[in-house]
Amino acid sequence: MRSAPHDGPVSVLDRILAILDTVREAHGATTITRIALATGIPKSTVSRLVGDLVRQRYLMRAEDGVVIGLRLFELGVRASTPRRLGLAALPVLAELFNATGEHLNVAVQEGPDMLSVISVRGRLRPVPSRAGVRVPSITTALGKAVLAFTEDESALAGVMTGIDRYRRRPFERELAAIRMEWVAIDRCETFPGVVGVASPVLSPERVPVAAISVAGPVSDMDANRMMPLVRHAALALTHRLASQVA
Amino acid sequence: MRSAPHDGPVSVLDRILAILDTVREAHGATTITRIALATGIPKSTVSRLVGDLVRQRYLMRAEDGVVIGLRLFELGVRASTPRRLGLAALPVLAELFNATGEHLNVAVQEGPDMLSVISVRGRLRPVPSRAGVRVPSITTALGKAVLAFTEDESALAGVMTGIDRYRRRPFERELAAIRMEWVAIDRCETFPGVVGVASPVLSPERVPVAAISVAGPVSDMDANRMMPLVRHAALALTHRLASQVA
DNA sequence: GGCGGCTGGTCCATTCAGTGGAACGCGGTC
DNA sequence: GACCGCGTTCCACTGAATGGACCAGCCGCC
Repeated sequence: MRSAPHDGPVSVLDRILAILDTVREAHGATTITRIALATGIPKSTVSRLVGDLVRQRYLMRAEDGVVIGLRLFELGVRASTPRRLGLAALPVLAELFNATGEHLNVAVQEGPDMLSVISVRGRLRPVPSRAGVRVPSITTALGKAVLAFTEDESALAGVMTGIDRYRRRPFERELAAIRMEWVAIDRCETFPGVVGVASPVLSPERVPVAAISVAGPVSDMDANRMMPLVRHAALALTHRLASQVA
Repeated sequence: MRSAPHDGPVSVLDRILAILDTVREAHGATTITRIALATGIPKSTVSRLVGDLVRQRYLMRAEDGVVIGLRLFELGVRASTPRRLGLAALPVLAELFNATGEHLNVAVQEGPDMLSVISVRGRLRPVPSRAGVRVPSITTALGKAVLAFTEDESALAGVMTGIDRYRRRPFERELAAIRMEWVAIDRCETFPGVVGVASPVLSPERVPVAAISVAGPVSDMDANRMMPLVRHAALALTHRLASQVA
């Protein structure tokens, strides 16, 4: 029974998911009123649904509002892709960290972003990204490494719409160079003072399924020195994933 | 519109959560038919709800069925308790690992279980428990460490129902000893050949909010040697959490 | 090749789970 | 004391959700 016209979702499922996403995006606690505003769902409905989610431990009440609960933690650690990828990546990351001492990431494509599934802390402070955090595909080395090897034109076109018209050509030239060198660079495009170097991780069908990167301070990290190390790590991870499937 | 009487949940919210839990409990992929059997929800309803959850990336289709998707990974890493606890625990665990080289866990109470929120791999193979995994409170050192300092009679009574009548007294005596010594032991009660040593982590109100443990092979790990180390780690974590709140 | 069994998806007449404005209680501020 | 904002609860009403029936596809067996 939905009476007055509201802007938000109508189905119960969409409403629950919208509430969970709003709490996630809050980066800390949020209130019933704020969730209602953000989602367009009436306040009393939000109150009721949040009450149910708290009862089942999907959400939890804290001092200053509602936060993500333990049940979602239990579900999250069992997410298929991060689990498989993280497991395969552990020894590769250990070796890459020994060689570089810098901040490492393995990430997968998620819509217009790259989503980090596992990271290792290096020198950088504040940490630019860690597991569960999204970074834009078109500016990061991680994203460019995957885009360069993406053959699905519609997926490419979807990401390209975020690029200015006059920046299209240079971007396509950059992707072509990445395909030649097997390595992508982000020179302070995403995070000020941070340079990133990444290579793609491919499936047996030569489809990019992830990317692995090293990031460090631009004043101090030699991107050229990192390139062969990252390439090698990506290749190692590609092979580990292939034998995981078999 | 629910027509024929079914055993399963009736509300959309309960059904969605039942489906997610069934997929979590599958420890890999599961099928629409299996979810329907496990939840008591009609197959066509499961098919429809799973379709929606896949569209929103809460679930994902794999070769052999349905698995947990990336969205739940993104939500899970933002779960409030594991995040706070994990962050505070990192340096403490690093120090404890340096001193012991054994398998470490920090866990919180969740119903009748202890839920690991962060772990460090030591010598043990297979790994007895890791982040996101539940272990029974009444047999593990982690659980006993928390129960010994739990003053809420109803919470205690809820857990005690899992204990045989004639084992009640000895268990209560064990809890009393833990309160004297500030350390709990699990001598192969939970995992064969594995001994665990744990101490509680308290809130400023002296309420046990977590526990920290060391586990190793009974043939090789000296529980007595571990006791002061674990006590010290729990105290350090207790203090770190207290200053996190302030 | 035909058959049977199993799976997952789609349809739509039916119905009851879900609704949200209104009212309420509480706490904080002036 | 009045006002404001928050979160909760209620219940007459209704439209979102339903699930049995049917379908297509796949697999294994004779």
